Amino acid sequence: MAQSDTVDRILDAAEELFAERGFSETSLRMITSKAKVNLAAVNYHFGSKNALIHAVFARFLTPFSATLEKAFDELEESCGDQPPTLNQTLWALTESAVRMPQRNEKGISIFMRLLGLAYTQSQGHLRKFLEQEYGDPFSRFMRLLKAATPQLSAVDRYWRIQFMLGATAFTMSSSDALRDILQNKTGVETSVQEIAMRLVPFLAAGMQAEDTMLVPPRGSKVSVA
Amino acid sequence: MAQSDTVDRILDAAEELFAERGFSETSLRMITSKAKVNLAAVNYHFGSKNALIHAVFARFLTPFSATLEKAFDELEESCGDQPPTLNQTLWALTESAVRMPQRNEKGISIFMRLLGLAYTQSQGHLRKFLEQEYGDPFSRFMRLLKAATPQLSAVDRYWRIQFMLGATAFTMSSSDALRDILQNKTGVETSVQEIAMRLVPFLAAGMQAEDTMLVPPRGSKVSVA
DNA sequence: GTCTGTTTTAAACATACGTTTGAAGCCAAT
DNA sequence: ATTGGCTTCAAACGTATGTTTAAAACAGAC
Repeated sequence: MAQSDTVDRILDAAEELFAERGFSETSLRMITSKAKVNLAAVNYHFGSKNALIHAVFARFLTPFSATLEKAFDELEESCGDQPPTLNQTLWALTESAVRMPQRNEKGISIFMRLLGLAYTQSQGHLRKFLEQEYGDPFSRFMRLLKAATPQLSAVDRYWRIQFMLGATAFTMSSSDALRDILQNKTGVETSVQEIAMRLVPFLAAGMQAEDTMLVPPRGSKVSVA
Repeated sequence: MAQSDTVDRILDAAEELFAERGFSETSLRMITSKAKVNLAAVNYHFGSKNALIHAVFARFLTPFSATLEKAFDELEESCGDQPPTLNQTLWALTESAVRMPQRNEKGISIFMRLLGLAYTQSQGHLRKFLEQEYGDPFSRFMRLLKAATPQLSAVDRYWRIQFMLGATAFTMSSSDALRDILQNKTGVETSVQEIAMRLVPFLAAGMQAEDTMLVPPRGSKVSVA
């Protein structure tokens, strides 16, 4: 090999270990020993551990955000002048994620877990990096959601979007463990695609829930402030 | 002070710091300096950092699980021989959480965030501890959910419960930050109680979503494996 | 006051971490 | 063959971590 593939080996090992154990729980020494490269290689090629984390995300997110923008383009065009529905918007996102070319069979689930960790773990530098680099497609997704749920008040929509993000990030962030539990219990295998197909209708139904259910059942001691 | 309140001061500081920064990102020195106690006090009173983490959870979870069991008792009794509805079950849980006596105004949101971290962060010892100590009320909640959603297949129910947990843990875990954002944007104040009142109908609607929505819209390339 | 068991303290310990260093290795161009 | 620019390597650096130690401080009982 004329030019070594050290960089890719580091990225592969880091991606997998970060997804398994989180960022601060994964040391550079674990990464370099899994990648079978010298410890100093990380700082030589990436500069720092934080920069390596950014690179792991960029390797997936850059092509993904391009795919997503294209999917939104097609969706909006096919809808003419009326806005895409909630279901269409959610599916456009889901399909873009599921159809991304993957390095291996664990591809999506690894990356979903990383995204979940990014949101959950309070890594300030990561959130800032993701916002700066990939804030645009996210804003566009939010705009589509707004147009698809005109019946919701701004406050309701705001909270329900948080609920959706939560269900998604949380489930994906622990999806490997959850899948294993389910398989042990019922023997059923579940792919990330199938999880996504179960998640979307759950989210869509939640987003469109009737407000009337907001009233607690009789005997409740909770009251609106 | 005859006998110092060192133990409680450590627990208070640890609880807040863990919630803010996660477990491995919080050092014993941060905790002891915030609590204004000697570094060795943690190992003296608790034995180890992991044992301190367990103690933080036990201080809240023990009274909470008692309250919850009582709420479930009352609910099942008031329902006679037919099982409680999904809404009733969710509200019983929500009210038990909201009505717990709190040490301060941040009480619930801190603890929700800790619960989220416990699930998300791959701390094996913690998951094992929580399962052993508080598995019973959790199983009971699951049983109630099962009785309240007989129309769902076991697999569907399993995943939808995960989605519910995710939306709840995630939202509650960052509810302080989210509340602030919303207030800055719209000037609207939101209490934890109000968030809960918006969350429950979202979850109930998601749980009861029609399976027919599982079919992707026309033109979709996603297929069930 | 003296003793006794508990709690607090400052200091040290061993280990692990991210990062840096300077020499060695390598490969293509001169 | 020699140069020059990347890349790899073993070793070390400085710092931070959880934990342990042994002495000091304290409180209540006699």
